[in-house]
Amino acid sequence: MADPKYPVRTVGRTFEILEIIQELDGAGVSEIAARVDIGKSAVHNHLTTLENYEYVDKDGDEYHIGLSFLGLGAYARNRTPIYDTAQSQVDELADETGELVNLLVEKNGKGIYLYQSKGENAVELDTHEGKRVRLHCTGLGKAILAFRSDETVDEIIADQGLPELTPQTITDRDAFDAELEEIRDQRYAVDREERLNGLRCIAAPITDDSDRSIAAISVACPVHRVDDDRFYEDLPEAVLGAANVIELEYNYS
Amino acid sequence: MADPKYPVRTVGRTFEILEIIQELDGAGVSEIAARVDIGKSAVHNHLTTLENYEYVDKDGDEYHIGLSFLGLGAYARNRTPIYDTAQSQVDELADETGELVNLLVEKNGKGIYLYQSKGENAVELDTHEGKRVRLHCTGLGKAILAFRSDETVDEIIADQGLPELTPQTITDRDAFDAELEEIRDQRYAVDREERLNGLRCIAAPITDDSDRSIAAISVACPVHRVDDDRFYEDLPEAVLGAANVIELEYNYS
DNA sequence: GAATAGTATTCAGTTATAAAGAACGAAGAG
DNA sequence: CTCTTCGTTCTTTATAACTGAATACTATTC
Repeated sequence: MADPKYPVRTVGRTFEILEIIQELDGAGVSEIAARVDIGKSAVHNHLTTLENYEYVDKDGDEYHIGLSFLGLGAYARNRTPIYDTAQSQVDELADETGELVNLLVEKNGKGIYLYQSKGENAVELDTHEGKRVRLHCTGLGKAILAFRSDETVDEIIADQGLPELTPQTITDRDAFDAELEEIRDQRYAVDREERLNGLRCIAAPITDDSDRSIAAISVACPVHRVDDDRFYEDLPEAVLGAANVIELEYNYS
Repeated sequence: MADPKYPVRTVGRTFEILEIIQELDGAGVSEIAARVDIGKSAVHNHLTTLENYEYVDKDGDEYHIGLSFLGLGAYARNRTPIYDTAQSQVDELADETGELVNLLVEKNGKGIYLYQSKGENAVELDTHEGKRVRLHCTGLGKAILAFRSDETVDEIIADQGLPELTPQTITDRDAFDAELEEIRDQRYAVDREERLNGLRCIAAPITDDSDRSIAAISVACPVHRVDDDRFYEDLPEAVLGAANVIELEYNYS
């Protein structure tokens, strides 16, 4: 995390280029060179090298992210202890509710979607596996923070702040602490359009045997389709049930 | 594919290091330096830079592949056109059969597992999403090759050969061509322990509207548990059914 | 069909930088 | 307590990455 004493600039540039390609959904040499601080011949050299290693695909004059990253990504995910036990439960919950179900873990103060399963009526969202999100504005993130030490929460908020993403985002520190307290009480978190207008979620933490969160699981659904009864009654029960099964399997087997 | 005229060596080294970390399932500086042709201080510089960009995690003195790759990997997978339509069918087939179901695509003459779904009794294997395999020794690979032009098959075999992985692997070119012919006839391929002893599969190609394969789907099961009746009667039907649904959705919607 | 305006590539020169290698510090084994 | 072993720091140097201009494509427009 701390700045490296002797950074290898080329490594940084390589990943900058890759992230630009992803962001632009495919890009050419000049397009990339305009965004990264090196000339286009240098960018060209990077890209042909990456292509040689099969980490990017060349399609005409456009370069794209290669499937080789799936190997590294899936490997990293499989190494994450909770993934193995949680996956089938996430699938089942998606089946049961018909909605979009997410599994999130925390890394360096941010959330990373580890797995996602789409029920029959699942909303189409900007989230995808591997995506990073701020913790304070999602049900998942709040559920995770509620079951971490006060010091950890302090650190993360000091680092990340409480930026407003929608009018409903909690941006006040005291209000946020009260929210975490409530989540600890009821053992699940509610996201009332705090990250995205029109979207709300019910999320539950998955904790280890000392009640520290290691992940969170959520059901996300559009405000207009799912009424309050179902949202506030049925979903919490379903989500808590799934979280519980995962915890049991994870901690006692 | 052709060697780059002006390669950026550092890019290659970076991915060599990452692949070593993956292979060793986590590694320290000296361990990596021993395998890559640079000194340990240089390796150290690489690793701290990668850590800074969150592409590796440091755990004590061991470095591990970071979850950030999941973002790139999942993105690349989502960009693959067949993935979206095939995923739910793969899941369903896994549910139905209780076995391990795989989806493979071809890239540069090799196969890449795009998606995998575990049924209730699924075998535990060395395959995982993103893994590369040779095409000639799996049902999936043979199904894909059977629905490509002769020239393409020639090129790929010239490039990759027909190396023997088990006593059952087809290593003779003429026998391989006959096998492809048979697959074209019955529209599914059988892997009789050709890649891994004790494992056999039924695989069907997924073709576009001009009957060129774009992927293949398979059910894999252990020889000792699944008897011939089920293997040669029930499974082909199930796999062909799933492939058919995917083709319909993919080509006509 | 020529001209033009975008691209991607190539290439030689320059300079920034990645790597070597030795030294230091910390941690663990015998 | 000494002897390894490993990670980290630091300087020096050779190298390899980048610049910037030239060239080669390719598509579009007149």
